[in-house]
Amino acid sequence: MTPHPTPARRSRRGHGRATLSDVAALAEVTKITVSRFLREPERVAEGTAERIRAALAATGYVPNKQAGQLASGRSNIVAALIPNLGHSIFGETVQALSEGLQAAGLELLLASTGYSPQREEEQLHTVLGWAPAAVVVTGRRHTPGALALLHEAHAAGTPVLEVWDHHPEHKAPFAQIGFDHAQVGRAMARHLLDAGHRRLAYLDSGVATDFRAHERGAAFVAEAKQAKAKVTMLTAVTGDPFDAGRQAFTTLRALPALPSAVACANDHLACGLLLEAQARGVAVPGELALLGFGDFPVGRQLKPALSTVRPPSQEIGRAAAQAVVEALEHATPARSQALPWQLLARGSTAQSA
Amino acid sequence: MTPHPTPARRSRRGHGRATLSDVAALAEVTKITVSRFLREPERVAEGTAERIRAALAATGYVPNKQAGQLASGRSNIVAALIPNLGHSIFGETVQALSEGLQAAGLELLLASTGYSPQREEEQLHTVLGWAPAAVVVTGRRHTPGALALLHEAHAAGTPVLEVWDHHPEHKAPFAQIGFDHAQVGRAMARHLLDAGHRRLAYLDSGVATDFRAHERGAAFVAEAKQAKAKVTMLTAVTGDPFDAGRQAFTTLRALPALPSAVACANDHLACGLLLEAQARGVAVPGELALLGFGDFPVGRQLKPALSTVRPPSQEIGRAAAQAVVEALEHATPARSQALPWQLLARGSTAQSA
DNA sequence: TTGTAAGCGTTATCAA
DNA sequence: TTGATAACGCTTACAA
Repeated sequence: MTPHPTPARRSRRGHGRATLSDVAALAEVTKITVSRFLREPERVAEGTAERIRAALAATGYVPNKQAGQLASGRSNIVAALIPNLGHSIFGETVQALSEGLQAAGLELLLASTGYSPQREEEQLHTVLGWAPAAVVVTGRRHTPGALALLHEAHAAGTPVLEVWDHHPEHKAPFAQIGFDHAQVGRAMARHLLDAGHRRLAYLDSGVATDFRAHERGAAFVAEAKQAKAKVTMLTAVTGDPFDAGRQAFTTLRALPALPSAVACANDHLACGLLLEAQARGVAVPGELALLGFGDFPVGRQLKPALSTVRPPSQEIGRAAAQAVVEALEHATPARSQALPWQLLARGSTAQSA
Repeated sequence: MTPHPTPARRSRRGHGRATLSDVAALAEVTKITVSRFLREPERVAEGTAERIRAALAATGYVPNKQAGQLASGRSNIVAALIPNLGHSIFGETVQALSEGLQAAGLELLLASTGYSPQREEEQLHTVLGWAPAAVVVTGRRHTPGALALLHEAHAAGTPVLEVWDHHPEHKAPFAQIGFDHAQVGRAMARHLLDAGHRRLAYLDSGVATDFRAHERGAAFVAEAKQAKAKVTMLTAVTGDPFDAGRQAFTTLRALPALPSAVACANDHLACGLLLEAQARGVAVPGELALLGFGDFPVGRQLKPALSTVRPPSQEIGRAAAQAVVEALEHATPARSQALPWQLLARGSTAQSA
């Protein structure tokens, strides 16, 4: 069966949608002219353009991107790997990222990793099959395999961004859009030390692979030790973080001496702890000062309001989108950016004296 | 320049990554054998398979999906259009959707619409270019253009799902995975009426295109009127919903008679209203009962705790993923599903008597 | 068990 | 200003 070019032809494989050839046949030009009209309309004569417009409308043509990107070797997909979209902080980042990319004609291929480096590697492998225009991953800790893939992508000229982290001494060539968690941890310790606390604790995330929480915790402990304060590192149980926070109160009680101030890996833990402490008759901040992380809306509503650190969730998404767009425009690697966070001192760490 | 098949060949267009041909050359087979090995390993002789495995590893081959999906005419992309990922309810839906799709080997192409039907149409047009395996949109209200695209996709056999809504009399052929907002609105009214309230108000969302909030509101008003109660419909100002809730208190005050109970389009509005009422010395629920929607974490922490409706955010995502997978498996349209919500009666609507 | 040929729908290149 | 031709990297159909 020789292929014949009549309009009515339909091969055994097509999926029924109008193609460039269909439009071209209707407009009585060849498909390359239609393709050209779509990308550089000014290079097509007005009469021709008019017929093409009509044909486009009549067929309801939607360009096939698989075909287009295969032929051009260019992709407009940006792949992003995020621990959990249900967490408001990441949701805000992704929302801002999505908006910034859309404005530049880029599309977002999203995968969640559930904080698992292993799943991150798998998802990375998966999304890389699209030869994405840029890759966005969360944090700077990856499996060796994932790292290899990222390096390969970077070497091939694909901008690679690590969001939600910005380590001053990071040696990987990827762009970091975020902030220094160690710095936050130190600031959290200092905030409590400055208020006169000498018995501190850090309630770490129960998620073993929440590296950023651990990093804040380690820096918190180091800073406290340097100030010669007593400091204990606790780890929350896994499961609902509110409940984990409540449970942590029991653990605190079991310590030789109750700390006078506890910093938490996130606001949910801190809220649980705060509510449980109050329920057990421990005054906050009088007997126990509490400091969270994340600035979740709930913290503001407690009595006392929860002191916390506001991370630049939205800003990270916005900056990442912008960095991708610039890198693509100038064909350079994306630029790193340290974004400001704020320590919000509220009631739960107010000085009693 | 005749193309020659030696391994070292690199055409003017390729992007440098290893292709099937490279792997095949290294394994001393043809590319179709490698392709076959990748999809049906058992159909390849063990010796050959071994050589192919080695070649795969040596080249770091990553299959090009644009090419694969173009050739096969099948897509593993599921496109989802969501109003705003920064809203926790949608974040949870997308997280669950993402997990469900990943488990089935599907990938998530995500676009946000910012509650704008116009942007939804644009994004729909964009993502449809990938000939996605399924399309997920939020709600059942769309522009005529978007509707035409959805119908076309449906007619072509692509499962189309409308999430976060389930209207019993919906005539479109798309699967609805969600719940009946009118039913929720009526239940909210009944909850307040049953507690003896006769002067009601509904504080609607300031987002003009949050159709689901309006629908709950309309049903709330209808139910109240049927019970011969006084009922007022208010609309929140745009901007931060907490503040909008606070401001709404002023509007309430300006009414001839202060309602004894107000239902809100979402918990943030309700929280703002609650806090402002208390600040102005109005007792909740004594003088003013308040009912929200969304079961945002913050509501549980207020004093009194906010009565609200818990929508099945996660369940919607999970069910949508499952519906997509089933529809794809059986090559049938996706099945609709009504998911249960709960009215959580807490302190803010507790009966005073 | 493996291979040949053709084609998916688009764009790059070069020619007219 | 338009077109012919050859890719892009893969899979389907069919043959050996």
